[in-house]
Amino acid sequence: MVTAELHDIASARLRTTGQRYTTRRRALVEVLDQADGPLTIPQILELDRSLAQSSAYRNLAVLEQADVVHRIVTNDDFARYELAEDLTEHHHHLICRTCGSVADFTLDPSVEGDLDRVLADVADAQSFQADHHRLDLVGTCADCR
Amino acid sequence: MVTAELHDIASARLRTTGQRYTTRRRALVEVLDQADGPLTIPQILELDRSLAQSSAYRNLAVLEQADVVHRIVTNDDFARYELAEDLTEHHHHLICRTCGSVADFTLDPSVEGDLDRVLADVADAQSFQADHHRLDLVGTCADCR
DNA sequence: GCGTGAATGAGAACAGTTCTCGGTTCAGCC
DNA sequence: GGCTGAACCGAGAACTGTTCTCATTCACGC
Repeated sequence: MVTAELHDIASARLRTTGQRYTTRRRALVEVLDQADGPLTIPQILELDRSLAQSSAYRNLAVLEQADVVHRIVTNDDFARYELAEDLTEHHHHLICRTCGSVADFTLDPSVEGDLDRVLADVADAQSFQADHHRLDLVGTCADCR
Repeated sequence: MVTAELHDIASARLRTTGQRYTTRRRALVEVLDQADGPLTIPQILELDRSLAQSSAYRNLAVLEQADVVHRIVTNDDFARYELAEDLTEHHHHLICRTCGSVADFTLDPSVEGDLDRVLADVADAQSFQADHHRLDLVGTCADCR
């Protein structure tokens, strides 16, 4: 997605919840857009030194509520943030148990389709209203091997 | 798995790390064995009032290090604990975004096999040493619909 | 420019988790 | 059975990622 378009969508989604798309919030979206995986707050602050910690937490919460960003938590100490899937593409995570890093990967659409069908059956059987699935691969990243 | 056998294995695994399989640790394993999904510390303490919070945290950490229990974290406030997969069976989680509850479900072995093959390819391509995969279904549970 | 309400950032507060420490229990040895 | 030292226990303090507070600043409509 083109960055300008990304900002337009983010702006529109914030407006529908009565929020402004401010400089700081734009900066957060930009940092997340340039990353190739979910980032922790310390990583975000490191990448844009102009951001204050408390504001970063608050603004990421606002952006999450507007469905612009998505918060994920691993066994790592910090939560991680990434752009909402409909702003990027459906993907999964390679989670390193040694250093805690998280990288993205995608599956073949046909595999995703099969998976969705199977999971829909499971959800039906349990009267569970499924919103989305989450598939992670846990192990050791190339750097830590 | 028969409970007696479960305790034998737990005991053996703790011994290899120089730890004892004490009454409190046995109680934790028993509570987790009887649950039909991962439990939070408050839930565990509720189910066995004889357990002290600080000891529960410590002993669950010990049991995790001995690969007897497994710690998972969701977007909920509390971490959750379940028995290690090789003491139960390979399964996945239905995670309710409303109440935070987590229930188990299993997939057809053939689907699991397909998934494993696809994921093995992904891991190879990225020089990632995969240990296991994790597949969750996020949505709304029957009670919260 | 002015007024008003949202946004900001520094630091306090909060809460889940971990650590400390004095007392207790257990395994191994005699 | 009694001794001894190490492991374990529980209550509370400490720690730390996150959230909240509040005085100040900023953005937008007039």
